Amino acid sequence: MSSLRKSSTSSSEDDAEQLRRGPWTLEEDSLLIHYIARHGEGRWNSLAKRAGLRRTGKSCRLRWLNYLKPDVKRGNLTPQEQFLILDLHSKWGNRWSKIAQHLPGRTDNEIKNYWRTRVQKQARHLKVDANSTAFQNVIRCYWIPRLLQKMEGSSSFSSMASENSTVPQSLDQASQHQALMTLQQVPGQGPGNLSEAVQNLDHQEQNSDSEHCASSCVSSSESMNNISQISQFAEYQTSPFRIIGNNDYNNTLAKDCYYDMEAINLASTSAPGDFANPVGDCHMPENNWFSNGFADDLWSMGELWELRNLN
DNA sequence: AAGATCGTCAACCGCCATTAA
DNA sequence: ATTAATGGCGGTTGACGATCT
Repeated sequence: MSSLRKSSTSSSEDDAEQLRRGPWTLEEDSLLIHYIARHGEGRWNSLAKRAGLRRTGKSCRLRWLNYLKPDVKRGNLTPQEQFLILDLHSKWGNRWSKIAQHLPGRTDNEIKNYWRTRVQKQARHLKVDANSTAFQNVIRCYWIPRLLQKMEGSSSFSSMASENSTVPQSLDQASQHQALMTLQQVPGQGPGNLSEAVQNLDHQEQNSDSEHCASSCVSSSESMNNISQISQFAEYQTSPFRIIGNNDYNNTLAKDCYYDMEAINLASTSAPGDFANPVGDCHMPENNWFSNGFADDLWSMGELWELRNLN
């Protein structure tokens, strides 16, 4: 391949010069697979030589762990997996390997790529730092509820969530608005029209669903003033709301989420889809703006916001 | 149709911790 | 106890296909 290097004088350098880099060929994959099938993993440098691969041990290890290993899962991440990534990243940060241990078949590399290409992309769209509290709140209060809704009907989720999740298992409109307020209040985080853009999104989502709810929905700004009691997805109403962690972020998150905990407790008797508030002027029908395909592409939100900012 | 731009992901790099000699 | 080799991890790059203009 093109990455073959030319020879030099010393033998060690000669070896190094012979090493291949770049994409793996089928033949190399086959050599590695068959060697490991016969002799197992480990001692990657010597493995590479004995297998007849002109690759570094590191390269072989990476190829095996990230691609060739039989239990490596391919394809798009499920909503459950996305949820776990968001959840665990909020606890552990960029500990990709640690996060990957909780997603069987997924590699740290894949999770890292997902975070950088999907999640950070949205932070860029919002012009906020992906690790900022403001953005974490958007994840927590906007995206996770959508993922949760996508996971409804998924039998595998409930056990998964109860075992691993430390984020709110249900979030509500008030929490989402809280996130927006945070975005608005964090100095130097994002443009001044950010929360307005998101509120526009709320409004447009409602409008786009006007056949179902135009007469019964209040505007998002009204909701922000009035909502003090909310309901959430029935499936998660009884789940405990746990916050675990000892870093600053988690302390902040816990503090912020206390608001949500009260809301969830208050809402425990509410019917699903009923977003009534004490004033009684915010009633969300079942086809509210959470649903209706909006969650089909979780990460379309950034683009939506961007479009709205252009208008 | 063609060039520019964007998004994805496999692979590499550098650093650090651990292990073996 | 020291040092070199190795493994593991997170950050980054670059190739390539898709989409846009």
